[in-house]
Amino acid sequence: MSNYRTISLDHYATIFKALSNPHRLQIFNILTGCCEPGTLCSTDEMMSCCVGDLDSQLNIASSTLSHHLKELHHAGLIEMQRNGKQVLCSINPATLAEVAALFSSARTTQN
Amino acid sequence: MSNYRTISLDHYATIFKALSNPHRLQIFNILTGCCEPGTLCSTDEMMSCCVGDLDSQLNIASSTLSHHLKELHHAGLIEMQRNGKQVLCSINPATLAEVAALFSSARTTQN
DNA sequence: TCTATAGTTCGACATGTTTCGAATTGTAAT
DNA sequence: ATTACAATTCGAAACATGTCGAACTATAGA
Repeated sequence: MSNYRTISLDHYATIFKALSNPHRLQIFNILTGCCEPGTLCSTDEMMSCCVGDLDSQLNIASSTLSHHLKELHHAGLIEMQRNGKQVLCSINPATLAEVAALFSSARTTQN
Repeated sequence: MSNYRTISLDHYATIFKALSNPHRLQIFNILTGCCEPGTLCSTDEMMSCCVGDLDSQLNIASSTLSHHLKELHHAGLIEMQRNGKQVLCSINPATLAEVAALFSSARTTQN
């Protein structure tokens, strides 16, 4: 956690807040495993990440899912893109790398 | 985020929740910069991490600080140890490494 | 033992979050 | 146009969180 000041702590707090909810973390988790980061799954592939697919894995009302996706998007963790009737979701690799860098720099401080 | 299932998602959600509050993240930040991880600052060194030192940097009531420290501790992010009248705080390096591993494994999924 | 210092616990209040169902918007196909 | 499907927005209810001041506990020193 040494070069954290390039980005404000509040920014990181926003990211952690987005990941602090079990349902949102589950969405994030599904998304990291679903697509090549930075790409959107096309629907004709085995794994797709449209909102409906998430819905079927998450035992919550679709309005609740929509709310959580908005939070993840506002935190910069995911990207969303309409494709016909569906909206495809994917991880934003830049934010992922940002957080990874935060913690790996903290870890190098050890030893 | 590939080998996440060794520890439950809820466990990570708890950690992220602890870090999602700006004051708690600030405490965590101070602590990562203060002491060698896994050690407690002794009071005769330049940088100490007793509750009072945090208090003087954080513009919140000491009861609020106490509450936040408890949350960080329950999430496994910090350790606390009484030393006379003071309580010394330090980062728990194991949890830090756990989260670092989570994100660095997610990052290797890229490219 | 009395006093001062360091932290914590408690109760209360204001604010924020999660969740749902109903209504709405956007898109494609009939 | 009408219908069907996919997803979002809205309003309300239940619940959780952050904050404070006051009261309390713990330790050390006079």
